[in-house]
Amino acid sequence: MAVASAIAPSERAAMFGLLADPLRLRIVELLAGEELCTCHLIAETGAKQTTISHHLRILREAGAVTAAEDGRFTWYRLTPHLLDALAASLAELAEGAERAGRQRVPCAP
Amino acid sequence: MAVASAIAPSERAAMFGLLADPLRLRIVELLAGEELCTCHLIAETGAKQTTISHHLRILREAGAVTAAEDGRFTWYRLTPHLLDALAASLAELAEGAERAGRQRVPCAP
DNA sequence: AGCTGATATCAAGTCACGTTGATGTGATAG
DNA sequence: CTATCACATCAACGTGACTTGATATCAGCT
Repeated sequence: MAVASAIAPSERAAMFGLLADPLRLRIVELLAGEELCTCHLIAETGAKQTTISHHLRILREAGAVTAAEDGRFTWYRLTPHLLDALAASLAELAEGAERAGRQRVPCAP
Repeated sequence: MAVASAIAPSERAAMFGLLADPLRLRIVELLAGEELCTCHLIAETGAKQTTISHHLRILREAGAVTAAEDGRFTWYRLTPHLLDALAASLAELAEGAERAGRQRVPCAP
């Protein structure tokens, strides 16, 4: 059975939606490789603090990142689960696209 | 060198955006495996003809699908290129998330 | 205690996106 | 030739998303 279909289509779409925003994608990419605190993300993206905080909240609530508070700093780390699910979903689609049959199902019954 | 960074972040985000809509994702999934004409997509999604046509235009202009006109029917096929690029992009991110170091870069210089 | 710096939350404004009904365009059927 | 069907385009509407300035919270420093 297809692994991707374990999740509802709308939920999968929402997961892709997490990466559909340039700034959010940038944050995820920065977080892929090392743990960073908000100030780093602000510095490297040039975005306002409140904007970064907003997107981090979205990523946090979606389970894409985890936050660890340490004093006045909050360190964010990327969780692989969600990315893995998306990767599996895409792999299925790509595979399907490759072997897409050329035969056409009749149109009007 | 990272394959994903060959494309601008905003463009990559736009590619993910293609799959960020439930209906569009559904269309892509239906197209993964077999060539279909618009009427099939309308029938299987239950969406209005004009809505389907709109999303097909978006997918077409993004290069995610190709259209082949045959009489009054238009057959759509999924192209692997874009999905492959996204899969590669995700693979990088997922890998980065796995090996994300625990050491924290100093915050305030 | 008082101040400052790091973040999160709130409220508001703007704008892009998806949906839809009306309409146009070819192509096939009768 | 005319009617019908498949599909695309257009214009308009509504909703949701991103951004941002103001504000609240909380930790560490003096």
